[in-house]
Amino acid sequence: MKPPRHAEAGRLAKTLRHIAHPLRLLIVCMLSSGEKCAGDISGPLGTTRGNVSQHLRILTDNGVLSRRKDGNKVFYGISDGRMSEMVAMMRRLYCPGRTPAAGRP
Amino acid sequence: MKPPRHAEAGRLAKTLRHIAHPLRLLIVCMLSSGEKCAGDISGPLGTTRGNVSQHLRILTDNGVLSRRKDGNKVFYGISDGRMSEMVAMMRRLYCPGRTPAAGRP
DNA sequence: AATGTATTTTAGTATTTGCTAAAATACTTA
DNA sequence: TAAGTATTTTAGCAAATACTAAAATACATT
Repeated sequence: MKPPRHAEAGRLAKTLRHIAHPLRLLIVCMLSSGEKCAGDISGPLGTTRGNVSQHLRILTDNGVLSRRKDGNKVFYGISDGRMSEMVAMMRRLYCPGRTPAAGRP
Repeated sequence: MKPPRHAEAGRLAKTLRHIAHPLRLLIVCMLSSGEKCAGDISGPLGTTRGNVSQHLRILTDNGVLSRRKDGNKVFYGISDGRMSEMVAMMRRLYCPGRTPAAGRP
Protein backbone atom coordinates (compact mmCIF):
# COMPACT_ATOMS: atom_id res chain seq x y z
CA MET A 1 0.00 0.00 0.00
CA LYS A 2 1.21 3.45 -0.86
CA PRO A 3 2.27 5.60 2.07
CA PRO A 4 -0.17 8.39 2.96
CA ARG A 5 2.13 11.16 1.74
CA HIS A 6 1.12 10.12 -1.75
CA ALA A 7 -2.42 11.30 -1.10
CA GLU A 8 -1.18 14.65 0.19
CA ALA A 9 1.12 15.03 -2.82
CA GLY A 10 -1.79 14.29 -5.11
CA ARG A 11 -3.96 16.97 -3.54
CA LEU A 12 -1.24 19.58 -3.55
CA ALA A 13 -0.20 18.73 -7.11
CA LYS A 14 -3.79 19.17 -8.18
CA THR A 15 -3.95 22.60 -6.61
CA LEU A 16 -0.68 23.57 -8.26
CA ARG A 17 -1.89 22.34 -11.62
CA HIS A 18 -4.79 24.77 -11.44
CA ILE A 19 -2.56 27.82 -11.09
CA ALA A 20 0.16 26.45 -13.39
CA HIS A 21 -1.19 28.23 -16.43
CA PRO A 22 -0.22 31.69 -17.67
CA LEU A 23 -3.71 33.17 -17.67
CA ARG A 24 -4.80 31.55 -14.44
CA LEU A 25 -1.62 32.68 -12.73
CA LEU A 26 -2.22 36.24 -13.90
CA ILE A 27 -5.79 36.03 -12.69
CA VAL A 28 -4.73 34.93 -9.22
CA CYS A 29 -2.09 37.65 -9.11
CA MET A 30 -4.62 40.29 -10.10
CA LEU A 31 -6.96 39.14 -7.39
CA SER A 32 -4.33 39.18 -4.67
CA SER A 33 -4.97 42.90 -4.30
CA GLY A 34 -8.70 42.38 -3.84
CA GLU A 35 -11.74 41.01 -5.60
CA LYS A 36 -12.66 42.00 -9.13
CA CYS A 37 -15.50 41.30 -11.52
CA ALA A 38 -15.14 39.09 -14.57
CA GLY A 39 -15.07 41.98 -17.03
CA ASP A 40 -12.32 43.79 -15.15
CA ILE A 41 -10.30 40.59 -15.23
CA SER A 42 -10.75 39.64 -18.84
CA GLY A 43 -9.90 43.08 -20.15
CA PRO A 44 -6.11 43.07 -19.56
CA LEU A 45 -5.62 39.39 -20.32
CA GLY A 46 -5.76 39.59 -24.08
CA THR A 47 -8.13 36.73 -24.73
CA THR A 48 -11.87 36.27 -25.09
CA ARG A 49 -14.38 36.60 -22.28
CA GLY A 50 -15.48 33.06 -22.90
CA ASN A 51 -11.99 31.79 -22.41
CA VAL A 52 -11.48 33.76 -19.21
CA SER A 53 -14.79 32.49 -17.94
CA GLN A 54 -13.60 28.94 -18.48
CA HIS A 55 -10.46 29.59 -16.46
CA LEU A 56 -12.42 31.30 -13.71
CA ARG A 57 -14.61 28.25 -13.54
CA ILE A 58 -11.64 25.93 -13.18
CA LEU A 59 -10.33 28.05 -10.34
CA THR A 60 -13.63 28.31 -8.49
CA ASP A 61 -14.62 24.69 -9.00
CA ASN A 62 -11.41 23.74 -7.31
CA GLY A 63 -11.61 26.10 -4.39
CA VAL A 64 -8.94 28.55 -5.44
CA LEU A 65 -11.36 31.42 -6.01
CA SER A 66 -14.61 32.51 -4.43
CA ARG A 67 -17.53 33.85 -6.43
CA ARG A 68 -20.03 36.55 -5.49
CA LYS A 69 -22.86 37.81 -7.64
CA ASP A 70 -23.88 41.43 -7.44
CA GLY A 71 -26.64 42.33 -9.82
CA ASN A 72 -25.34 42.17 -13.31
CA LYS A 73 -21.80 41.35 -12.37
CA VAL A 74 -19.91 38.49 -10.79
CA PHE A 75 -17.03 39.18 -8.46
CA TYR A 76 -14.14 36.85 -7.88
CA GLY A 77 -11.59 36.71 -5.10
CA ILE A 78 -8.96 34.43 -3.63
CA SER A 79 -10.72 32.10 -1.23
CA ASP A 80 -7.85 30.54 0.68
CA GLY A 81 -5.25 32.37 2.71
CA ARG A 82 -2.66 29.76 1.84
CA MET A 83 -3.05 30.56 -1.82
CA SER A 84 -2.49 34.24 -1.09
CA GLU A 85 0.70 33.36 0.75
CA MET A 86 1.85 31.18 -2.10
CA VAL A 87 1.25 33.90 -4.66
CA ALA A 88 3.05 36.49 -2.56
CA MET A 89 6.02 34.15 -2.19
CA MET A 90 6.11 33.35 -5.87
CA ARG A 91 6.07 36.99 -6.83
CA ARG A 92 8.79 37.77 -4.34
CA LEU A 93 11.00 34.97 -5.66
CA TYR A 94 10.32 35.09 -9.38
CA CYS A 95 9.12 38.62 -10.13
CA PRO A 96 11.36 40.92 -8.14
CA GLY A 97 10.60 44.54 -8.85
CA ARG A 98 7.01 43.71 -9.55
CA THR A 99 6.24 42.65 -6.01
CA PRO A 100 4.06 45.01 -3.98
CA ALA A 101 6.22 46.66 -1.33
CA ALA A 102 6.36 44.58 1.84
CA GLY A 103 4.78 45.90 5.01
CA ARG A 104 2.40 48.18 3.15
CA PRO A 105 -1.34 47.89 3.81
CA MET B 1 1.18 44.19 -27.67
CA LYS B 2 0.88 42.13 -24.54
CA PRO B 3 2.35 43.70 -21.43
CA PRO B 4 5.63 42.12 -20.28
CA ARG B 5 4.07 40.53 -17.19
CA HIS B 6 2.57 37.98 -19.52
CA ALA B 7 6.03 36.68 -20.36
CA GLU B 8 6.90 36.41 -16.68
CA ALA B 9 3.65 34.63 -15.96
CA GLY B 10 4.38 32.20 -18.77
CA ARG B 11 7.79 31.33 -17.41
CA LEU B 12 6.57 30.89 -13.86
CA ALA B 13 3.55 28.88 -14.96
CA LYS B 14 5.85 26.59 -16.88
CA THR B 15 7.98 26.01 -13.81
CA LEU B 16 4.91 25.34 -11.72
CA ARG B 17 3.58 22.90 -14.29
CA HIS B 18 6.70 20.81 -13.92
CA ILE B 19 6.22 20.28 -10.21
CA ALA B 20 2.43 20.08 -10.44
CA HIS B 21 2.42 16.31 -10.65
CA PRO B 22 2.15 13.88 -7.73
CA LEU B 23 5.32 11.95 -8.48
CA ARG B 24 7.39 14.96 -9.43
CA LEU B 25 6.27 16.80 -6.32
CA LEU B 26 7.28 13.85 -4.16
CA ILE B 27 10.62 13.71 -5.96
CA VAL B 28 11.31 17.37 -5.28
CA CYS B 29 10.27 16.95 -1.64
CA MET B 30 12.56 13.95 -1.22
CA LEU B 31 15.45 15.90 -2.64
CA SER B 32 14.93 18.93 -0.42
CA SER B 33 16.88 17.09 2.27
CA GLY B 34 19.81 16.46 -0.06
CA GLU B 35 20.72 14.74 -3.29
CA LYS B 36 19.83 11.13 -4.01
CA CYS B 37 20.48 8.66 -6.78
CA ALA B 38 17.76 7.51 -9.16
CA GLY B 39 17.35 4.11 -7.55
CA ASP B 40 16.87 5.58 -4.09
CA ILE B 41 14.22 7.86 -5.53
CA SER B 42 12.25 5.33 -7.55
CA GLY B 43 12.06 2.81 -4.73
CA PRO B 44 9.47 4.55 -2.52
CA LEU B 45 7.43 6.03 -5.35
CA GLY B 46 5.53 2.90 -6.32
CA THR B 47 6.03 3.07 -10.07
CA THR B 48 8.54 1.75 -12.58
CA ARG B 49 12.13 2.96 -12.89
CA GLY B 50 11.45 3.91 -16.47
CA ASN B 51 8.61 6.13 -15.44
CA VAL B 52 10.62 7.83 -12.70
CA SER B 53 13.44 8.36 -15.15
CA GLN B 54 11.03 10.15 -17.45
CA HIS B 55 9.95 12.46 -14.66
CA LEU B 56 13.54 13.10 -13.62
CA ARG B 57 14.30 14.07 -17.16
CA ILE B 58 11.43 16.54 -17.27
CA LEU B 59 12.69 18.14 -14.07
CA THR B 60 16.33 18.35 -15.15
CA ASP B 61 15.58 19.47 -18.68
CA ASN B 62 13.71 22.40 -17.22
CA GLY B 63 16.27 23.41 -14.64
CA VAL B 64 14.46 22.22 -11.55
CA LEU B 65 16.96 19.49 -10.76
CA SER B 66 20.69 19.08 -11.23
CA ARG B 67 22.29 15.82 -12.33
CA ARG B 68 25.64 14.34 -11.32
CA LYS B 69 27.04 11.03 -12.49
CA ASP B 70 29.15 8.99 -10.12
CA GLY B 71 30.28 5.71 -11.65
CA ASN B 72 27.31 3.48 -12.01
CA LYS B 73 24.83 5.84 -10.44
CA VAL B 74 23.29 9.19 -11.20
CA PHE B 75 22.60 11.64 -8.42
CA TYR B 76 19.90 14.28 -8.52
CA GLY B 77 19.44 17.40 -6.45
CA ILE B 78 17.46 20.63 -6.41
CA SER B 79 19.33 23.13 -8.53
CA ASP B 80 17.65 26.40 -7.64
CA GLY B 81 17.34 27.93 -4.20
CA ARG B 82 14.01 29.47 -5.09
CA MET B 83 12.59 26.03 -5.72
CA SER B 84 13.79 24.90 -2.30
CA GLU B 85 12.06 27.87 -0.73
CA MET B 86 8.87 27.12 -2.62
CA VAL B 87 8.86 23.51 -1.53
CA ALA B 88 9.51 24.46 2.08
CA MET B 89 6.65 26.95 1.98
CA MET B 90 4.27 24.48 0.37
CA ARG B 91 5.03 21.84 2.94
CA ARG B 92 4.56 24.32 5.75
CA LEU B 93 1.21 25.46 4.37
CA TYR B 94 -0.26 22.23 3.05
CA CYS B 95 1.44 19.44 4.96
CA PRO B 96 1.57 20.60 8.57
CA GLY B 97 3.02 17.92 10.81
CA ARG B 98 5.10 16.58 7.99
CA THR B 99 7.26 19.68 7.73
CA PRO B 100 10.83 19.35 8.99
CA ALA B 101 11.17 21.35 12.21
CA ALA B 102 12.02 24.96 11.50
CA GLY B 103 15.35 26.39 12.57
CA ARG B 104 17.02 22.99 12.63
CA PRO B 105 20.18 22.44 10.57
C1' DA C 1 34.72 -10.72 -22.86
C1' DA C 2 30.68 -11.96 -20.24
C1' DT C 3 27.47 -11.02 -16.65
C1' DG C 4 25.03 -8.00 -13.60
C1' DT C 5 23.34 -3.66 -11.87
C1' DA C 6 21.77 1.14 -12.75
C1' DT C 7 19.58 4.12 -15.65
C1' DT C 8 17.60 5.83 -19.87
C1' DT C 9 15.13 5.80 -24.16
C1' DT C 10 11.58 4.48 -27.40
C1' DA C 11 7.10 3.40 -29.28
C1' DG C 12 2.44 3.21 -28.80
C1' DT C 13 -1.85 4.51 -26.75
C1' DA C 14 -5.32 6.73 -23.75
C1' DT C 15 -6.45 10.75 -21.32
C1' DT C 16 -6.45 15.48 -20.40
C1' DT C 17 -6.06 20.15 -21.58
C1' DG C 18 -6.83 24.59 -23.95
C1' DC C 19 -8.45 27.11 -27.58
C1' DT C 20 -12.05 29.18 -30.89
C1' DA C 21 -16.49 30.37 -32.24
C1' DA C 22 -21.12 30.32 -31.48
C1' DA C 23 -25.14 30.02 -28.77
C1' DA C 24 -27.33 30.49 -24.34
C1' DT C 25 -28.37 32.56 -19.79
C1' DA C 26 -28.82 36.41 -16.32
C1' DC C 27 -29.83 40.74 -15.05
C1' DT C 28 -30.78 45.90 -15.95
C1' DT C 29 -32.76 49.68 -17.96
C1' DA C 30 -35.38 52.28 -21.52
C1' DT D 1 -41.53 43.87 -22.92
C1' DA D 2 -37.64 44.98 -25.87
C1' DA D 3 -32.92 46.00 -26.14
C1' DG D 4 -28.47 46.24 -24.00
C1' DT D 5 -24.70 44.70 -21.01
C1' DA D 6 -22.32 40.94 -18.38
C1' DT D 7 -21.21 36.36 -18.06
C1' DT D 8 -21.45 31.49 -18.97
C1' DT D 9 -21.89 27.28 -21.54
C1' DT D 10 -21.38 24.19 -25.41
C1' DA D 11 -19.29 21.67 -29.19
C1' DG D 12 -15.49 20.40 -31.69
C1' DC D 13 -10.80 19.95 -32.58
C1' DA D 14 -5.59 20.20 -31.92
C1' DA D 15 -1.99 19.66 -28.89
C1' DA D 16 0.17 18.20 -24.69
C1' DT D 17 0.67 14.79 -21.09
C1' DA D 18 1.31 10.34 -18.70
C1' DC D 19 1.45 5.74 -18.59
C1' DT D 20 3.09 0.77 -19.86
C1' DA D 21 6.18 -2.44 -21.69
C1' DA D 22 10.12 -3.36 -24.07
C1' DA D 23 14.59 -2.42 -25.79
C1' DA D 24 18.86 0.08 -25.36
C1' DT D 25 22.82 2.24 -23.06
C1' DA D 26 26.39 2.85 -19.36
C1' DC D 27 29.40 1.34 -16.08
C1' DA D 28 31.42 -2.25 -12.78
C1' DT D 29 32.89 -6.70 -11.61
C1' DT D 30 34.20 -11.39 -12.49
